[in-house]
Amino acid sequence: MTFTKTFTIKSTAPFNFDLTAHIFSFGDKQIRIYTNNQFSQVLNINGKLALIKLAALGTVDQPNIIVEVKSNFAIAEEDVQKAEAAVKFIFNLSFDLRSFYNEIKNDYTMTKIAQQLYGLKNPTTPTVFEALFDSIVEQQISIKVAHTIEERLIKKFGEALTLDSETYYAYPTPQNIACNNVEEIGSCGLTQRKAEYIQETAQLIVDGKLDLEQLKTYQNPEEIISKLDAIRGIGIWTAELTMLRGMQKLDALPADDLGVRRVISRYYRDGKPIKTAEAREIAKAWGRWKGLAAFYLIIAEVKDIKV
DNA sequence: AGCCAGGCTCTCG
DNA sequence: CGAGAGCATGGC
Repeated sequence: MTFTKTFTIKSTAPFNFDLTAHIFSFGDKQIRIYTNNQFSQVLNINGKLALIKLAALGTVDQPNIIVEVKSNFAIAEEDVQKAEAAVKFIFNLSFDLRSFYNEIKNDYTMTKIAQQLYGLKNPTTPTVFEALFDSIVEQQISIKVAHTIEERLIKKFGEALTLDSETYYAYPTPQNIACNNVEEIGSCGLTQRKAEYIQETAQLIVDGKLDLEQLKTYQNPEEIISKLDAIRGIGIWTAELTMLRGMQKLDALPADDLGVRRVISRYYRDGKPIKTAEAREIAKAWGRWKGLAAFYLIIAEVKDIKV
């Protein structure tokens, strides 16, 4: 028996759902995908797995999201609230992009790009662990290889949800990972080292020695970075990427990142290679939203936007 | 068919 | 401390 609930969420304007969700177009339909103007992903709602499907309603300047929740369990009012909170977090619906656009108004290039990407938000993972997990997998290897490995890990260790004879996978939790040995994790294509990093980090969380969701609430970004950096397998790059993708710390700039430096170089230095320090220097013009600005540049490059 | 990709740790001087 | 080797897979 399948249970379904449908409801609508209001978003702070502006918000372009289709533009934002487009980065999931090439996702795996059993994990997370955006197709036919609909985004879908499995979430853990109060301990029960549910598939959420999202679609845009209204306009960029009067945006609403229609949410459909499907589960094999009855969906209570508290589950609806939890799902709503999760959707708001994933797409940062409460964030007012106008404060970002206002902050960058003295940067001609960024303003031009922002005009063409009006309403774009930086999606966030439902849990910090997911962002950290992905970031560790992505260390040093290409995005394509990383995605292949991530899909294998999710399907091997994530819990499955079967609805209407279709199977979907939730992201693995620290509990799902910690109980496995390093060889088992490594068999998905990770190096021995990275399998250790992931297993050890998951173990820290299970043992109560690391609380990522609490770290998210820290106001001082430096404090979050130093706490994460102290963990084996996590450096500045991984910490900053995790903050941006999993904590909505939009001022976190992964300036060590090859892709970030390349795209900053394309739009600000005619493609001439730049170092981390120079990337951080250029990013000063983006104020409190350095990471979001970098995300705009990455999408601009994908869309081949010229300024 | 090599080369190299959205780094991190460990080990040396 | 700062630099350099080692990791080891999959895509192009």
